[in-house]
Amino acid sequence: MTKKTSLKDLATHLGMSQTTVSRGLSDYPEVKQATKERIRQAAIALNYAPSSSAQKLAMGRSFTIGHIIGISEHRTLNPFYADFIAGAGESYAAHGYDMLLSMATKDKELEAYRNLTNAHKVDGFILSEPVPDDPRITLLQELNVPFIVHGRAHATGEAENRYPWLDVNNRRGFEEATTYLLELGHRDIALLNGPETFNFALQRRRGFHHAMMSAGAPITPSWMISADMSEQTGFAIASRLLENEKIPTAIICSSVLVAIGIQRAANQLGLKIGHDLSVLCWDDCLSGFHSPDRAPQFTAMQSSIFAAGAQIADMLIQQIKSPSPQNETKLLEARLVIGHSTSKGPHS
Amino acid sequence: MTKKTSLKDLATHLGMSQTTVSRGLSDYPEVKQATKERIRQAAIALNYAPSSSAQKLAMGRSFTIGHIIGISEHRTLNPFYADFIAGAGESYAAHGYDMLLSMATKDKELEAYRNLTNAHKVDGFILSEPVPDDPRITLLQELNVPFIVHGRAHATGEAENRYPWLDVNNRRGFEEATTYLLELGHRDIALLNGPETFNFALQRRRGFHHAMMSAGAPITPSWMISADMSEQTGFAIASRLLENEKIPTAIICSSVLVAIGIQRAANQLGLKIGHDLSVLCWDDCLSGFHSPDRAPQFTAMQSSIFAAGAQIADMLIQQIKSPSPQNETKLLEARLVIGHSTSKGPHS
DNA sequence: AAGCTTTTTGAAAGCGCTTTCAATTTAACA
DNA sequence: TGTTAAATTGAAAGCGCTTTCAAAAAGCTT
Repeated sequence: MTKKTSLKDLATHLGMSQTTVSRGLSDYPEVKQATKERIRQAAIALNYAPSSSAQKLAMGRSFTIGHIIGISEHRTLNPFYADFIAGAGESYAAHGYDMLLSMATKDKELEAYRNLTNAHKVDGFILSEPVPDDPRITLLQELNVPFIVHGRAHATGEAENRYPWLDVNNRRGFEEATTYLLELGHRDIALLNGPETFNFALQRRRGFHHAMMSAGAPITPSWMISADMSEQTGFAIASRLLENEKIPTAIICSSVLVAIGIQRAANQLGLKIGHDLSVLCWDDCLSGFHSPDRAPQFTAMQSSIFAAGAQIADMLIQQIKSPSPQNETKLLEARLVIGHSTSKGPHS
Repeated sequence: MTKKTSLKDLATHLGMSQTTVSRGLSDYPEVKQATKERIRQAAIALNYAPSSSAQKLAMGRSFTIGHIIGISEHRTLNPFYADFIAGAGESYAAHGYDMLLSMATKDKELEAYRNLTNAHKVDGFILSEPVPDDPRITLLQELNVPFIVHGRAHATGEAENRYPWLDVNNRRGFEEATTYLLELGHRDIALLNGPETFNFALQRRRGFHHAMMSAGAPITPSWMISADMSEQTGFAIASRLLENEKIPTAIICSSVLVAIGIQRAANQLGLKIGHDLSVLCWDDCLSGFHSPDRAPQFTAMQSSIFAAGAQIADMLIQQIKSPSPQNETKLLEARLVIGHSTSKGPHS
């Protein structure tokens, strides 16, 4: 490797001062167009790239966003998080920011936030999977470092804007989904929800309830199920559900994976999805599962988690660049996309 | 946030020079024990943490390792990679290094390596999933930046040490597995291998073949299957396999997931694993799937991908600290762990 | 062409650390 | 106690950039 070209080298080569070159490269308005051009040419000719540590030091910012993954007994990175990170990463790249990924066991997690902040390694954080009264939020507020939370976990009665967040409107999403099925003429609707220890699942259940109540449709307790969001679970639960005497005419479920499981169970019992049984799922638009070219198999409330990652990254960068005392919050709406898995119900 | 404490602040507070304080904190031998102690005390009292950008600039190193994920049409982060990263992350943390994670679409990938290197953002890279004549390897060698490859993908006949790598001995692993089953008295063994477009799967097949040939056991072509490594696929293929007239007495498969699929298929057909049918799988010891407390269900060749991540990180840091002209390579051996899924075969 | 404003360029002072080299203190020995 | 070697501390020069403040160049106006 030939020795790294420095700004100074470039300046001497061009016969100008470092000042001008620096400004030229950063596209300052006060440098003449022609000079800028010369500078750019020379920069690529000499293969110049500014040293980021020098920039960071001079500007007092690190242009790096921290993501800390609390490793617990559970799996490390779930596919949702991977997609989310990918989305954020894209935004970072577009704005010239980097992503610092740090693993920390749960007991060292807070310390990790503190260290990264103190060492000026990052300009901000994105928090995932908040819990009520999350100690990370308290810490970050104390440290006075910018951050945005993905999702909400307010203690009941707590103000909505005690910290900045981005979330998807889970409640409204399932309300809309349920209403759609009701309008199709379904009344016997089962809910195969995600784990209701998580706030998002709780919200979805509320949406479901509200729509059912408003329509005066009956809620069958044994059809209200909360379980993890895998194909296997979907299969198992649907199998049990569909073997009974009385079965629902429609199921709303927590993910595409679960829907696929339901489909397998239905197939096995000779029921045809979108005909004998309607299935509507939440769809996080995970990159592995999407083929945007053909019409979607499942009718779904779509909300790209990748896009959420990108947006939250934008919010954070915005906040870093021009801090606002307000806690920005953003509520994304899921979009109803009609696929082949739903059809008219018996009450239409 | 109270203003950040700088080295200077700390020095004035202590009434010493920055030099001494700096050395004291870095545990230089030439500073007196007592002074070191005072410095440390003051450091925590004033909540001092060195600015990493300043350190980086002064030392000319970034203490950061780059991982670039080439996003393709496929899913972004698979669980293997997540575990691998987690392992590497742990090593980084232990050595005071950070991990810079960057997403790049396949067409921008090479450029991403170049940028991170030129901007001095990272001291080295870890490459995953190499392909024969990988352009990334060529580039990194040109750029003269340290890197280690996870896995091997030599063109045939190419020298083993054209670049530094760490890999697990897939060939030997499956050879040992096969031999174990043969010694148990099995001869009719099926191979449910991973996708043989990948080198690791190819190696495993070689190991299997070699063991079978050496023992004079027959290789049934229709039992040599290459497929992706999911529960579903395991289930599907095993179902088909076990419905036939003549079925194997043992199956070697590519992952725990596949083994679980096989188990489901066997159950459904009334076969008992570890009794009517022996199953031996490769086990990457993914964090989600392991409960170290109880005896493992499946007999397996174990090789923790998390540990591989940690080791490769160590190798790289070593290489960065004291570059050796040699290309270090490391071959990990998988470990046979006997579980409940295998038993004596008919020829014992 | 002088006097003014507006553009455009530079010199130099940091940013917060490490490290070389010199200075000072302490220990060791005669 | 004086000398010399060893241990310990400091002053100051960078690392490679940004940015303030001042200076030079160029444009206008009369």
